[in-house]
Amino acid sequence: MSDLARTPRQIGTLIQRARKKRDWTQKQLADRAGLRQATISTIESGEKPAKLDTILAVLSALDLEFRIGARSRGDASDIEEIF
Amino acid sequence: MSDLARTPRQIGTLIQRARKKRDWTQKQLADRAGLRQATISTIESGEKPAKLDTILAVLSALDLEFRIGARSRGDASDIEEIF
DNA sequence: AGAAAAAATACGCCAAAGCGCATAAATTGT
DNA sequence: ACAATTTATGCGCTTTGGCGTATTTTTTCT
Repeated sequence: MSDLARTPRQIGTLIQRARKKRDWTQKQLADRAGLRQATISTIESGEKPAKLDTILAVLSALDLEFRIGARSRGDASDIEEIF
Repeated sequence: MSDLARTPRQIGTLIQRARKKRDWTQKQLADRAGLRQATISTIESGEKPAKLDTILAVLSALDLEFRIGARSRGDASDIEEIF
């Protein structure tokens, strides 16, 4: 399963959920990702649009990754050849 | 199906593939995404790490989207509960 | 080969992301 | 309620992504 992330806010929420699932503080995640606690805070809020590199660092620290697929309404994954 | 995108370079390549599949020029994609042709160029090369917003705009223009999931070696999608 | 279209680069400029450092506000736990 | 931990903000500074404008360089098509 993978959750879609179309907006910075959605991405922030998913990151926060994953972090809490691991019982990590923002500081712990920040250290692992080479960022500041404050940066994690803004990312999770999704208000200040982050840099791609920063998000990738966070995802990596959480053992997560981006996937790119066709837009699907709802949560389906009925996709064919796009690339 | 969805392709994983762990690095700016991978993301750039996927975007380029999707664009070519539609027979769009960088200029056409740029216009649809509200960006410059030059910006698309750098994104596809993956050299200059882009901003998250910019990537999201491009994906949207291509009717693509990000999905976040557990890291999987290879191309499998055998994922469970992470969030 | 030559022309035309597309893609890669260049340069100065501006906006803003993330930093260090620090503090206020909110949560959690006893 | 109180202390301790965690999270949200603040401020000045540095770095850099994307813009406008424009020019190469590369690819595509007669």
